[in-house]
Amino acid sequence: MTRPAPRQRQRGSKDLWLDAAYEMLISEGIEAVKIMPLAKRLNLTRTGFYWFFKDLAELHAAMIERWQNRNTDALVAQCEKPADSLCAALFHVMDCWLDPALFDGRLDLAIRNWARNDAALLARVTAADSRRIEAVRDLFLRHGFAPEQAQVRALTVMLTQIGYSSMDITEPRAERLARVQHYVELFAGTPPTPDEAAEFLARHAPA
Amino acid sequence: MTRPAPRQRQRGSKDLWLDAAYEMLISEGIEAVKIMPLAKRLNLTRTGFYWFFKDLAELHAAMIERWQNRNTDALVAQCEKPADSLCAALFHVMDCWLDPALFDGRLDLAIRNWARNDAALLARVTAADSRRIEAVRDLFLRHGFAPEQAQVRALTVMLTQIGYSSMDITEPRAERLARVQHYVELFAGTPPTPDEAAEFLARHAPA
DNA sequence: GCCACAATTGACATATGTGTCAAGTCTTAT
DNA sequence: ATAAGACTTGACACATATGTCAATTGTGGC
Repeated sequence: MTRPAPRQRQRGSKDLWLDAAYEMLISEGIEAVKIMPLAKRLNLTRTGFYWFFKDLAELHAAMIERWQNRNTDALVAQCEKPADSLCAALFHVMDCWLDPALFDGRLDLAIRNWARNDAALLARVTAADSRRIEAVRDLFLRHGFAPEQAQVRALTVMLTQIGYSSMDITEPRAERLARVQHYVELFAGTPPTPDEAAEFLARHAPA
Repeated sequence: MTRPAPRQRQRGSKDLWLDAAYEMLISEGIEAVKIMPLAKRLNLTRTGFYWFFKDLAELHAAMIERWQNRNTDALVAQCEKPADSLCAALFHVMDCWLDPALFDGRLDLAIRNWARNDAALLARVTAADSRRIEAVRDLFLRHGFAPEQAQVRALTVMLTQIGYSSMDITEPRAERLARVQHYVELFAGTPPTPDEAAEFLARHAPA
């Protein structure tokens, strides 16, 4: 057994601190991610932090690393899923609205706000935005839209998603589920067929 | 003359501090609105602050007061402007995108982020959001949309606006101006007439 | 049983922020 | 010229944050 079982003694861990930092980031913003409050919440001594991280900056870097290519990759993948029609394709994108595993809106918003006063992070966010918009735009292009309309529609889809997080809209799941069809109709310019809508609804039926 | 001219001696003033606080809020968030940095920026002594404000909380209150009923009132007014067609009405709403006097997106975003950890402010922001969405929804209703579509379209218009600020999109003015027509087409479901587009463009022609 | 090492701890040094107060300095009205 | 009032200032007391370090405490391997 080269891998010894974790010792009881160990109370902290890199992941423990990271998880707490994430909760803080999401609920109160990066400004609230401080070592002392984190330690208090974890019931650990503040200085234990330094065993796992060199300093605050290293914690921050680890947080960005974890966000990077998570929301973005999933979204791009949804855009590229094969689909028989524009509405079906858009429903794939809408999946991101409903499945936190595909897209964590609160995390995305928190990172975005953080980037507002961190130039290096801003560059990464901007790059991620470009990838996302491009993926959605290509989806519209594949379905016959003119470049200008494809661009505007892609932007609107992304903007709506960001706006949702930013406005902190928390309608009941059933209501949001029902509303998605209307969003698809708006973005596509034509309503989805009943079959397409049913397929979407079935994907998100309670397990 | 009951109103004496301002004295030379006076270097600070309530408005001076408030303006600086606003700049800070917009560029770095409420967390950065602190008395010491403000004083440094103003080249004033930190303690002078207390002559004009009881404490930080009072400054915060004054800032909220100033935001309140500024962005929201202007937006609602634009929605209620008489218009001959849906597209013309939407162009009125789009005016807010282009005229900072009507709607300050950066301020709105900063207030929104601030509200994320201030329950009292959150209530005011939520109330403002409701007024705004209602105004846009009524616009769509007046032009014959079904309630569900009117609601979704109103939400999308607002969400797009919020998202724009949040994503910090800074396309050249000419490009944005051109793009607005495509947004109107998307939101309305039909393209605007050349006349309508021309009228909008004329409104925003360089003075 | 005891050693080595992983992990924790408390004390120290330092920075930045808030808020109070008594003393000082201009400016204007008399 | 001088007193009143408007505004500014520096010193003090305190709170919260970061980061370093030497000393200590458990745990598993021998």
